[in-house]
Amino acid sequence: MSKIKETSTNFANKAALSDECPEVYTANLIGGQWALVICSWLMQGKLRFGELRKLLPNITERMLTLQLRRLEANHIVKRTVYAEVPPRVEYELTPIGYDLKPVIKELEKWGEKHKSL
Amino acid sequence: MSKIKETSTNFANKAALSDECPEVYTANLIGGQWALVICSWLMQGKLRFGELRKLLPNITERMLTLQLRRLEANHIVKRTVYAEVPPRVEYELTPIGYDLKPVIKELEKWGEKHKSL
DNA sequence: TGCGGTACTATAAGAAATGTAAGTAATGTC
DNA sequence: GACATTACTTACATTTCTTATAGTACCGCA
Repeated sequence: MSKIKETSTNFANKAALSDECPEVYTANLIGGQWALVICSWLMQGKLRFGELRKLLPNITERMLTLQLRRLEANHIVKRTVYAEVPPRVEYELTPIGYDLKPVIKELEKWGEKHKSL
Repeated sequence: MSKIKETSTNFANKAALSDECPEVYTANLIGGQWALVICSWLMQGKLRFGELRKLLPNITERMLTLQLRRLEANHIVKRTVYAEVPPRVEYELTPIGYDLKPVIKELEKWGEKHKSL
């Protein structure tokens, strides 16, 4: 996750597909390494940065930050900062974020079925 | 798409998540740049290599091959080679591949809703 | 003999995602 | 004044994904 190069063929291809296919659009939004798990956890309610970090034992702080920022930029999660010391930041799904529930459910269902083959 | 390094932290993380979360497992299987679109097209019936290539104007033959092979390895598509000259190869979803239909539908629905925000 | 068509393969290079390690601010407590 | 706490940020390294380009085998046909 760094700046993307808006002149690359890769970028253009992704954009074109995203544009034409809503399913690819969605996949691109929730397709990071950790985005889906984060959303899954947040389905159950708001969580602090540190709580998320503990729930995802192997994630680095950098990745967690990046993914959360991306989700925030896409209006999937809401970030609330409390002006305290030490700082407290809470993450929560937005309404459209919660709407991912059936999506995740289907992914889950299929995954379980496929795994058992 | 090349060999993955099975000693990398990245690999370990992906494997662990895939293992624990069926939704991540699914996302990893259909999450390539082109996999989802390929599946979408194949939902409508079997297609030849060349037909797929024409349907996905910007894909390189290499990527198409790689993605198809990956989908094949995961039993999502079936590959049928006809011993003719010039060669003819047909790709078709397997039953579990067709089962992706509701998944794709949900991804699509959410994508459309989210896009219109 | 040379060309066209199909479905590839090989190799290299470029881009993007992820990981590693270290450091920051602010403040209350010891 | 040193230290712990929390949620980051920064710089850099590594890994993975995608693209680019050039080939290959096969056979029928001209």
